[in-house]
Amino acid sequence: MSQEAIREKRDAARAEDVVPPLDTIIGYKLRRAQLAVFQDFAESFARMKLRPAEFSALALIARQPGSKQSEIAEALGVKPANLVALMDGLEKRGLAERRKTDTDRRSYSLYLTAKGEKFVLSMASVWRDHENRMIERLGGEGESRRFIEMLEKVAG
Amino acid sequence: MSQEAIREKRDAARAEDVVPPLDTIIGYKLRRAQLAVFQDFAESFARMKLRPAEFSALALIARQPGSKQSEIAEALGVKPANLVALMDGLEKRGLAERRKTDTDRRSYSLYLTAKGEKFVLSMASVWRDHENRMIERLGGEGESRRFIEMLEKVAG
DNA sequence: TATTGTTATACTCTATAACTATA
DNA sequence: TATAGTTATAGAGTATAACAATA
Repeated sequence: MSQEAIREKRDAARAEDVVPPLDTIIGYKLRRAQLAVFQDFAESFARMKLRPAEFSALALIARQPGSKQSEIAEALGVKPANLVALMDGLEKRGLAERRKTDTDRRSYSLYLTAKGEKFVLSMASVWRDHENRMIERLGGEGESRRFIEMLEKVAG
Repeated sequence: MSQEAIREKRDAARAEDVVPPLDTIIGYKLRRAQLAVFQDFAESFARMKLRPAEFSALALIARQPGSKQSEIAEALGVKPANLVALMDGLEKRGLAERRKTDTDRRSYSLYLTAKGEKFVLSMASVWRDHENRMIERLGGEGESRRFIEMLEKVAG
């Protein structure tokens, strides 16, 4: 074997060498972390029969009553079409309601019902426990804030 | 209105006050960040027609040839049943193959084909560019490592 | 009996396109 | 003509249950 051939073989990239271990990959770790946090969320809210998107929609309406469906969809990062069933469910449970506006009769303004207001209060309490567990995992409020900053950076 | 009633009203928790803004919530930011990273990943690998789970499976087989399907499923965090179609696809494309073992003829050992080896080399190069973009967003290697540590903590 | 991989199936999440009623 | 919401539908991703071959 020539010197050339030896060098070629020595320098040939091997698949097993150029491929990283999965747990050094940002996207992989990010997904696993997200699944773990959502798992805790799901367990926390199983009794209340509340899913992440429903939680977020209620939280948005609570903070900004009168928001339009398209605004909620935008904030949630889903298509308006996918908010229809979600809002149908919240209305059927008597937690939120659509109201026609006088200014633009194509759109709805969204509000919590009285029942929805109460629901959101207990929802917020359950959420606090969940969030505190996640903050504890991270090592406290300070670390948690730094973590959120990093998530914002990586979200681009 | 009695002093009592006034105090009650003053102290009554209002939904809009106890509910946090979405962008202070760890789970919400985590999901948005994960979607953004996967978006970049999807764009990077659109030409190669490679999805995250396929990337991960190929990477695992490249690093540990002879792995069993159940082991890959475990490492990927999916059910064995859902790995069948994925492996079918990789085999049909000629990138990986199932081989029966003598020791346990129920299971398959998984290997890259020669074509798969080459594919993984170019896949690794595309991945490097993607990963470097994410590291740059985070502010460098050091920050990236700290970020991964935090993701591990929050994954529990 | 228990395990590996498979098939069939269902449920959730999300996306697109076509529709309606308003603007 | 454009927009807000709706309907219908399709594609991923993931889960469970029943089955065949093998241990």
